[in-house]
Amino acid sequence: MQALKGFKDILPDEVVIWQRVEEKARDIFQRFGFEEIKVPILEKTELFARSIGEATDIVEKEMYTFTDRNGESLTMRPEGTAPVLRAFIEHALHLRRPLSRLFTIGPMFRHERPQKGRLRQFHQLSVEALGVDHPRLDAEVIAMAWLLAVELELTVSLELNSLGCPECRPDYRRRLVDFLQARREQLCDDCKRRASSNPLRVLDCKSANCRRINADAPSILDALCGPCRQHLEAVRHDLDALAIPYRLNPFMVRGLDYYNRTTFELLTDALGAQSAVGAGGRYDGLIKQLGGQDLPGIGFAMGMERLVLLIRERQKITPIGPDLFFACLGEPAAAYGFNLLHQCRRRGVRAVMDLRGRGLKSQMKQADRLGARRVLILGEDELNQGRAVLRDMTDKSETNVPLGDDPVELLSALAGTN
RNA sequence: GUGGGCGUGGCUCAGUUGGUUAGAGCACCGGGUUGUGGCCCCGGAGGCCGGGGGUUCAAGUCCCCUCGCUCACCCCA
Repeated sequence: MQALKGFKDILPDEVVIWQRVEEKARDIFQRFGFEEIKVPILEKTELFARSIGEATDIVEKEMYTFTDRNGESLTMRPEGTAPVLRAFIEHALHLRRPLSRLFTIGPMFRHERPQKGRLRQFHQLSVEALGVDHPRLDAEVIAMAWLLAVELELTVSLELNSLGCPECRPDYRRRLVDFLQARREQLCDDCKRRASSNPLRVLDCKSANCRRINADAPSILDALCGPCRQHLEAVRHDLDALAIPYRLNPFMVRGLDYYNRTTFELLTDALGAQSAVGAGGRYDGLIKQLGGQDLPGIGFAMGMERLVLLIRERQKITPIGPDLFFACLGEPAAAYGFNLLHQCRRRGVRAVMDLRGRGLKSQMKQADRLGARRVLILGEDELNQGRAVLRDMTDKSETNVPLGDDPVELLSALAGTN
C-alpha cells in the first residue's frame, strides 16, 4: 500500500519547517489585524463553479467531485477563497465589522499531474480582506504578503497588474482578440487554442515567438477606464511609499475568473517550472455573485509546499530534542523514574525515557541521538541514596540532584541552566 | 491528457562486454568500556534488484508489457 499519486506524507523532520512557516504567517497576519478562520474542506460543487468560473481548467477538469449519498454533488475545495466567502456570507460577518480581515490555513485539492512544487493535495495560506474597496487596502494586503516573504528570508520578486473591471475589460478583450485573430497563424498551437478560449492567457505564453508577437499586443494598462487607472496608480503610490519593490507586468494573468483590478504574484526562480509562491488580487463583485451583499474584497494565497521547499533549500533545520532523558537502570529505578518523568512533564519539561531496560551506554547513545540536553541517570545506588546524577550533554558536567515525590530541586536545576 | 528520465536494504547510491554467496556510505543493533553519548575499531541484522513475461547454459545487467516515482508541457499556490 502506498499513498495516492500526488498525496504526500509530511514526515516529522519536515513538519519542523512547516511549523516555522505557519508560526511566522500567523504572527504577521495577526500583526496586520487578520483573524484565523477554519472552514470545511468539502463544499457543494456549485460554490466553486460559481466563483472560480465554469470554463476554467480547475472547474472543468481538476476538481475532486463526487455525488454524496443523497445525490448532491460535492467537491473537495480546490482553493480557499470561495469557502471563506461562503462562511462570511452565511454568518453575516459584514455586520460585525466594516472590514473583515480573515485568513485560513489548510489543504486544497486539484487533480493535476504532480511535479516539483505541485501536488494533488497541497496546502495554502489563504488571506481575504472583505468590505472595503479603497486601494490602500490592496497595498496593505500586498505589503503583508511581502513582509511574510521577507521575514522568511525568501528571495522573491513582486509583480503587479490590473485586470480592469466589468466596465473596461470586455472592451480590451475585444481588442486583444482582434489583434490575435490577425496573427493567428503565427501563434504556437497552444495559443491558437487559447486565442478563442481564454485570450488573456496568450499574453503569458513562454514560447519565444509568441512573446515577440505579444510585445506589440494592446496593453491592458492602456485600456483601463478612469477609475481603474486611478485605483492602480493609488496602489502603486502606496507601495512606493512603503518602499516595496515591484514590477508592473501587463502580461500577468490569473487563472480564476473572479479577479478584477489589482492582481499580483510573488515569484521565485528556485522552484523549476513553478514560479509563483503566492498570488492574489481583488475580487469586487464575487461576494454578491455568491449570494451576499455587494461588498468588495481582495485576497491572496501562498503555497505552503513551495514556501517549505524554498526554506529547505536554504537552511538545515535541526529538530528540537527533549530537555531531559531518563536513563534508568533496573526495574525499581525504572518504576521510580517513570513517576518522576510524569512529574517533570506536568511541570512543562519535555522529557522521555527508554522503556526497554537497556544498558546505560545504549541509553546514553539514544539520548545523544535524540539531541537531549541533559540526562538523568537513575540506578540502584541513586535510588538508595535518594539522589540522582544529572549530566549535561553539551559540557559533560554532572551534578547530584535530590530525588523526592515533588522534584523541586531537580526542576530548579533544570531551569537554572536553561 | 501528452512527452522525457529513473526504479538495487530504512535513506543516498555503486554494480565492468550478461558469469559463482549483490556491495558501499549513512541509519539501526551488539561488543571494545561490570554504570556514561559524540570520534575510532570489531562484529551483526536488514535485499521477491518495482511486478510479469521472454531470450540465454546463465539476467540486477538484454527485449517486451505493466505499475510506480520524477521532471517538463497544459494549468496553477
